[in-house]
Amino acid sequence: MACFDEKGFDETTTAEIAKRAGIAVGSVYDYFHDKRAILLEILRGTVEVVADTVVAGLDLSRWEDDDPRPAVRNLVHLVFHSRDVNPGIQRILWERFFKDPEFRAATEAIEHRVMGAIVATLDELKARGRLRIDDVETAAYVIHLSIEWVSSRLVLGDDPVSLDAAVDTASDMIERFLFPEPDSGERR
Amino acid sequence: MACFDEKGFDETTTAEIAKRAGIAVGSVYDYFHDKRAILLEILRGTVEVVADTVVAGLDLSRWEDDDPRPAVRNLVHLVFHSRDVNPGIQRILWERFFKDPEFRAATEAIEHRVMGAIVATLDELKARGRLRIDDVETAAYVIHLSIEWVSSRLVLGDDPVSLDAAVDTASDMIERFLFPEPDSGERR
Amino acid sequence: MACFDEKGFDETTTAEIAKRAGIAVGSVYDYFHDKRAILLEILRGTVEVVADTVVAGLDLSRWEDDDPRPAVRNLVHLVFHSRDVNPGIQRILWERFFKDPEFRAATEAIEHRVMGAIVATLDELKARGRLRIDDVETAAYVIHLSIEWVSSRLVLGDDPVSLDAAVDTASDMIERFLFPEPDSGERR
Amino acid sequence: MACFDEKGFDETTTAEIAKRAGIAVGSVYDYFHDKRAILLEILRGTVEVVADTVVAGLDLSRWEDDDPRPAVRNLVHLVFHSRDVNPGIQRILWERFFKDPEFRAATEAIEHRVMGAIVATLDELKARGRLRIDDVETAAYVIHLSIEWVSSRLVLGDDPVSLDAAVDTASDMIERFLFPEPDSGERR
DNA sequence: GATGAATGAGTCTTCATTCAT
DNA sequence: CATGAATGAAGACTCATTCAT
Repeated sequence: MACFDEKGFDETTTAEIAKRAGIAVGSVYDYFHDKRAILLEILRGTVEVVADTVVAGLDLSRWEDDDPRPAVRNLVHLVFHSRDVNPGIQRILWERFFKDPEFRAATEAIEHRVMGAIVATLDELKARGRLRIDDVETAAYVIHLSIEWVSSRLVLGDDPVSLDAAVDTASDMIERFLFPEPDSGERR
Repeated sequence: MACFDEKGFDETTTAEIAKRAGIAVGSVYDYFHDKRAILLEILRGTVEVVADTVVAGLDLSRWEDDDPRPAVRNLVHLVFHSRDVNPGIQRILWERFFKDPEFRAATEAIEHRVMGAIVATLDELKARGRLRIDDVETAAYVIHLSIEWVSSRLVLGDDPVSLDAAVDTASDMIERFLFPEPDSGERR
Repeated sequence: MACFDEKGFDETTTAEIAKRAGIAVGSVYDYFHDKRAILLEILRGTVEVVADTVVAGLDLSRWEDDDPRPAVRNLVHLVFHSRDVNPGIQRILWERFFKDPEFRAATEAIEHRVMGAIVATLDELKARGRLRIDDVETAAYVIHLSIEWVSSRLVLGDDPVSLDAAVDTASDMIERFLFPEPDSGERR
Repeated sequence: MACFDEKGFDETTTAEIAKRAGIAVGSVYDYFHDKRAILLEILRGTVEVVADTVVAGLDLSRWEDDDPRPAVRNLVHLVFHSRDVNPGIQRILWERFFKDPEFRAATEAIEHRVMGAIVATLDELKARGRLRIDDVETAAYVIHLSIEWVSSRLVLGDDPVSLDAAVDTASDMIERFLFPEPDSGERR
């Protein structure tokens, strides 16, 4: 993981991996069928961490009943910061995403888990009459991808935007999208 | 461009490029310093098309004064569909984006142009008191990236979400984020 | 043997052999010094079967005294069909024959046994005045190799020649070579 | 060819071939798609030489009309000695023959040419009433393989049989097989 | 005696780039 | 200005064999 994280996939040789692991090249192939298989395994683990974070954060019981807004804000905050671990691996994630179907499948499997959790939460909120949207599925998709990409760009790139400002802005966007306006009092 | 579009960057050899161009391999190097330079040039052109589309669409004079919402919707629609050209090239875009700084710089230069245009438009709308947001810069950033990624995923990936539904949903999200609620009448 | 027979020597790994044998790789090396040693042992056994068949068939006491021709025909038939067992192993035989001296020695040892038996039979027939040839040694050599190769090719290759026709033809050839013409009556 | 001839196919590395050819490894791949392709090309050439020899020797116009025996003897002699060129290559021939179908196909194509020539000659001789056999096709097959194998063994192996004796014996066998006995005079 | 994880030398093949013609 | 043959470094992967447990 360290190798890939630091240098990227194509730039890491199997020899380096073995050396860093303190084993022989052949032994690498005792544990993984392929160089690609190593990446796939790592990826699953890495993305899963992010996914777990989000799914846990979506637990409605932890949301204050009268105002879901702080929870949303908190969740966005969480996602943004969860991206900090192994940024190099996430870099590889996007590098391979559209290129390698098997790889995309692995990533999407986890994304689906996250989006499923989002949908469940939205459904529940909707049942409580707290939502102003209809197409919950697509909403979850758009929200998920937006957060995913903004946070990725901030962590992996060098865009001159502060993380906090982005969290605030993204949270605002999602809140206004999902929830009816409070009777009075404009935000911000 | 056809080579890269169809097979990807690493998967295309300079020999193929030369053959398809009807010239000799050596001649490729008369026009470009590098295989990478070819990509860079192509990318500038490709992304520019998308950028031009957006910038043109942001021309306020073409917006109806009393309700900016249809314009937003139209713009989102435009962006989503503009992604259809040379999808393979855009695939390479994301493949190299976090990997190659020079490459990212080229892409970001254009993104900045787009975001600048968004900011200008938002500033103007704000001056007219039509906006409910304060941090126009960050808003432009978040909106831009959201649309960018959702449309990329839909065009390049195989997510089971209809393009139209995504356009609708994304538009709703942006509108509610930017503009004060109309006095009455729920959307959708 | 099954491994080698089905896949060939180079194509079979020691790991496969061990697995198929239900033992550990290391244990293979307890019984054989080498991968090559396994092959050598198998080969000795396999070729021996063919050799035994021929040697038994050459037992003069089983030949009708007045006409050796049916016996020859029968013997050729036998050899041709004896090649059917473990064709993969025989394939390896020819694959290694000219390549590996130790291996060739093992094979030739058996061939010598067969050729010795042929020579003995011919000597006996000659003593009885039934043979028209002088150089019995070379005759045995040429006959043996001819039958060996024709039958190998038919069994291991895909030559469009019927086995029965080949047996007939080869038998005719050998008979006319060895035995004086019957006073009258042409064969075939 | 020198590399393969001296060391064998598997034992020769592409690096060695390149070095011996005085070019770079990559250049080898400019001329041949594969290591195997090199062998295939060489093989075709080598076997073709032998084939040409035989086909030329089978030209009936060069046969004395009244007695075909000397011609046969001469031909066998020719084949046996034609095997002397690049014995290493012929060694590889048998090593790959049953193993590599594409390879076998190439070899058999040439064998068919030879056997075709043999059949033509036999047909002609038969028309002239000089032959005692009926199944010309199978006869050609058996004769061809016999000579092929005996000569290969003598040249490539270390069998303790003199080449001249083998030529004599093989010639006798073929003659007696093909031609009616001369009225009087026993051979040898 | 059996095990099977570990070894690491060895090979083929690719391809961006150059430069003599 | 174009050509395209030549380059050769680089890298993924295999597998017979060993030996500590």
